[in-house]
Amino acid sequence: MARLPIYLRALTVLVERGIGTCSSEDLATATGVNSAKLRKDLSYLGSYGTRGVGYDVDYLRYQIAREIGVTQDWPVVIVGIGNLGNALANYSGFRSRGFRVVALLDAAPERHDEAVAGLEVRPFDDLEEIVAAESVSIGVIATPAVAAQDVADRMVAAGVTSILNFAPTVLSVPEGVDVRKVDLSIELQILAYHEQRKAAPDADLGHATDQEVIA
Amino acid sequence: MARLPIYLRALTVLVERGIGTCSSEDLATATGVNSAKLRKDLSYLGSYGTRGVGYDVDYLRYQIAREIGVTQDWPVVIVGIGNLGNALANYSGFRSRGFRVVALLDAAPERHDEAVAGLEVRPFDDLEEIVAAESVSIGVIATPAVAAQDVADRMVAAGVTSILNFAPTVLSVPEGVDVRKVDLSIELQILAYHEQRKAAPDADLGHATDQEVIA
DNA sequence: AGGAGTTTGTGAACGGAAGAACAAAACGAG
DNA sequence: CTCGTTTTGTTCTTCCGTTCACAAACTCCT
Repeated sequence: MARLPIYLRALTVLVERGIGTCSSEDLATATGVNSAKLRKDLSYLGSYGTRGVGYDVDYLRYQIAREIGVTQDWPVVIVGIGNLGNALANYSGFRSRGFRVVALLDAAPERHDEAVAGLEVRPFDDLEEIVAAESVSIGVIATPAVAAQDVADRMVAAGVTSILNFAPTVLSVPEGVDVRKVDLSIELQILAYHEQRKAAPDADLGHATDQEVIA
Repeated sequence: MARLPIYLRALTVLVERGIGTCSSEDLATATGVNSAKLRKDLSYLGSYGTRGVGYDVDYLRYQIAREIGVTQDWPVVIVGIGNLGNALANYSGFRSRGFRVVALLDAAPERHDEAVAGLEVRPFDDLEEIVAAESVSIGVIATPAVAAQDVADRMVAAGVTSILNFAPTVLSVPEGVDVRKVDLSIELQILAYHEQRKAAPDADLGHATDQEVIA
């Protein structure tokens, strides 16, 4: 389930506040979901609550972390150290949430040997060697769109089976490889869409006239 | 619909290639969706295709752009010019897809007057003035998690009605304000979840034993 | 010990999205 | 002009996720 990481984060906050127990209602309001949905999500993992009491925060947090698979660290490579790649390399949230950036790769020679976030930027051709040496199964693509498919192909060939893609392209990968896409423009466009609807509730009138022009 | 921007991008590629007409099947494979679903999405906008022929690429592209609301530019403010804010400010994709970054704000005085992507970083307290002057309705939050809710409150009070939030927090906003969240760690955790399932198909055995420990 | 008050876990109803399938419409060939 | 081919627009069915509602279970107070 895609909501497990959200619960995990909320539980971590509760742990830091020293709260030992919480009800499904508490967690639901903290994460912005329906409490029945939350209970059903959790019950899918097993029966970790106590009726009349709630959930043990620490224990539930560990169970969710184990279910997601972030009880141990996952090695990650980042390809494309431009503005975005730089930001990702410096993002401390990865480290604290079960991921370890083991290498930064870039095709441009002028970036090589530069130090970013305490790591040296290495040639893209080192990909296969690094993936094999560190048993990397997760790759992050932060290159321009034109390079993304090539990078993905090389990653898959090297043994990467999960890809987080920031390039604005649809990647095609073989069966068994997972791809998740983060597209900043698309997020803004979705907001613009709703924004437009707020501004002009009856904006549909434009359609008919435009249709007539064509017809 | 959240898929409209994807279609828009694919159509832009087709325009650049000089392709004048395409079928729903073409667009579907290019965007990775089912062709029936695509046709249903498009028919929701109006009847813009020709049976036996397909869709006029240029015309359809314009119609989708108009539906999304990106035929004219939307002014956007970015708050929090750290690593990520920097990358966002420099991202050229916003400009070419209907968005114009009008201001960069940061609470830290040592960042003020610094030039980022051709814009001066200004104090966060200038928010209200800028939002009013430029009629900004979309704000981007790239601050640390602890500051995000305060920034959101100020944005909403100033008149912003759509927020793109990169901080790993659940924002609470009044009715009528849209929030979209981009959380990098969550994306990686979802990949890790699937990755774990690939590695150990019967990892569920662990549950029962752990339950016994508690019980 | 028993009853009142909570809270979980889940069965059942609901809604909406996704895919299959087909009729209507346009084009081109003969 | 008619027939066959292509492709859209739409209907119908299926399925999945969400929500409601309630019984089971646990705690606390008397």
